Amino acid sequence: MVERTRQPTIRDVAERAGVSTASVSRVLTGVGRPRAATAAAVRAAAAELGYRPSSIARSLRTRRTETFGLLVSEVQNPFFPALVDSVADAARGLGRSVVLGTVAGDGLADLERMLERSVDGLIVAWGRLSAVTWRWIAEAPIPVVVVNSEPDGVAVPIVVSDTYAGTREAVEHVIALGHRRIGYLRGPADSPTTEVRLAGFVAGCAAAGIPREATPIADGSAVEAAETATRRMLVANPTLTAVATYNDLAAIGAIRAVHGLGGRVPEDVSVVGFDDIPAASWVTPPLTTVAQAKRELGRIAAEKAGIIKPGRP
Amino acid sequence: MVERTRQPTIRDVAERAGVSTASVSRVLTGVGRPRAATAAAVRAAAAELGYRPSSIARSLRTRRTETFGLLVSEVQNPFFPALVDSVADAARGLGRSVVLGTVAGDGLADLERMLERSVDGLIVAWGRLSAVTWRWIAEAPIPVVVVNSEPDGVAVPIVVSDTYAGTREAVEHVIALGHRRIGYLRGPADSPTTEVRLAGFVAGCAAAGIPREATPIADGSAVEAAETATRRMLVANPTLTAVATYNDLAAIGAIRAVHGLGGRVPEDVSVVGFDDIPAASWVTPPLTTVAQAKRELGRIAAEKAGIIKPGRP
DNA sequence: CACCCGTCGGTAAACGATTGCCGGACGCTA
DNA sequence: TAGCGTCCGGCAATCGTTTACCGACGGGTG
Repeated sequence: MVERTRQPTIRDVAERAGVSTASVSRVLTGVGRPRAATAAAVRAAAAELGYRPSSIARSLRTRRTETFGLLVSEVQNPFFPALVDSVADAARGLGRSVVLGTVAGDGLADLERMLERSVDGLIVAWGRLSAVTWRWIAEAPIPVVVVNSEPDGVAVPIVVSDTYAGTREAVEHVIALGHRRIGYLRGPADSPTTEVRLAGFVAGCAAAGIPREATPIADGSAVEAAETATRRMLVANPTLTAVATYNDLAAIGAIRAVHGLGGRVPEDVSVVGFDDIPAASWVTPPLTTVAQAKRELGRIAAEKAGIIKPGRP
Repeated sequence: MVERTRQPTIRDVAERAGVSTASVSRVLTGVGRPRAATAAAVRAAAAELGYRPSSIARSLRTRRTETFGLLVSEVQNPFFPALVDSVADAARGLGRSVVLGTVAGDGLADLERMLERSVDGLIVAWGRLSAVTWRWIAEAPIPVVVVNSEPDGVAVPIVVSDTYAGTREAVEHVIALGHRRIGYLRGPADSPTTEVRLAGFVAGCAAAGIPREATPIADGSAVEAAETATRRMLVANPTLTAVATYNDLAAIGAIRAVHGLGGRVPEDVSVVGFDDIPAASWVTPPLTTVAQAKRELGRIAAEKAGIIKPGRP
């Protein structure tokens, strides 16, 4: 093994190839029309030295990093792997890199960090954005795309799945199966789509002429909370034959509650979720759920964030 | 809103504070002992201008990026969210950033990309590393840590959970419950720990004096494949009372197989997994599993990769 | 033969920070 | 008052690229 104390620079390559650094740069970046002999010499020298251009220096000069940031709040949430994956894939497709960040508190510090890291664009995927955060995003000097959150009256590009239509579709599916007494598990109060999804549920029921009193609503989106809430709801409303939920995790909790009360799914109570996390197909019985197009979300967000504005190094 | 056509640089701050750029740098990075008045002036000017130092320029000069790369193969695998999360958290704790990459093919191109992005260290978390890849890693000019893979005869720092002991522990748990006829679902042939885990299973059975013919072994680690394999195994060996598996996904498949054959878990057949993915607690019945300390893995890897060698910009 | 034009490639100036070196100012002592 | 040490802070080089600008060269045309 060669002891390599210093990585070769463009100057080393230039010297070895007997040309100027400008030529090396031109050959390697494909700008201009170098003579075949020059190009060959440069390429050979670069290969022999194992030259790797410094993206740092390049970025300083070009004021572009070919990188964007992805800020997520809960990697543990089963919703995110697909998003992260699709964003990373899209990035690769665009020849860019992804800087991953997790969020603490209101996230402003993390946003600042990202900006300081000189990303070209930013994808933000966490709910619970505060007004201050929204304003920060609206005024950021780089393109910011928000995934799965609705803005707070400011002009910010967002990519969301249509949770209203999705939830409505889910409840209509249940109604089509003949159910007329359907409980709903509402999501967390601070999630931006909780009310939207609830509205989808209510609209679906109303369109089918189901009276409000036949559709009790309880709170619970985490597995445990959903289980407790469903148990209470079923005890208080023994005539319920179906439960729709804010998301798949809540649906899993609901199933556990039915089992806990000695009932069967779907014979005694149908459960329908929303999100389509992978685990949805592992539980017994497999969960009926309405898919969100996560890969699409990630791809679209990545492309939106990939639009290049004059940035900063 | 102020129209800001150009981000302020250290020169702008210096000018506004009436000092040199050197002083601004010293105040902001905390090097040296500036006079209180100078420090105050600099800070005020920086705040007024909304100055954000360019990490690019800084990195070019200091030859350090305070960033490390995380290369994963399957974000979709339930194992990874915890890893990603813990690495990101550890990074935040160390004041560093994480560049996330996904892997295609043998990953060499992705490794090169990372190197070019000038990360200070690299965490690699994917199985199926080829010999070439291992060699690349061993010779990399930055610290590389491999998570959950065993090296191919080259000297590379790795962080692994003790899958041998873990699997053995799992099977001993089942034996302690009184089972003497236990099937095992082996992992994929190209996973580096498949044989290690199998060895743990075999050793556990041998230590309890269980004959080899009472412990049939089949292949299957994905949910579907595991389900099929378990069904075959149970049909061929009707006296089996327990199934141990390579990982939790396989265990979920095994449970489905038992249900599919009209049996109950754990009354008719016990199933024990290994990995402790979140979904393990959502299935019915909750899966018995042996935890891998994923957060620890991520933290340790991050710290190892955080060791700074003379890098390159 | 003189002139012009196109092509290629070299020179050198950025990009925005950090930091070694050095000089000035100030305070203390003799 | 002179001499000396300390502490601050400015000057300018440096990190490794890209690229604007310009000169040299060669071939084609009048």
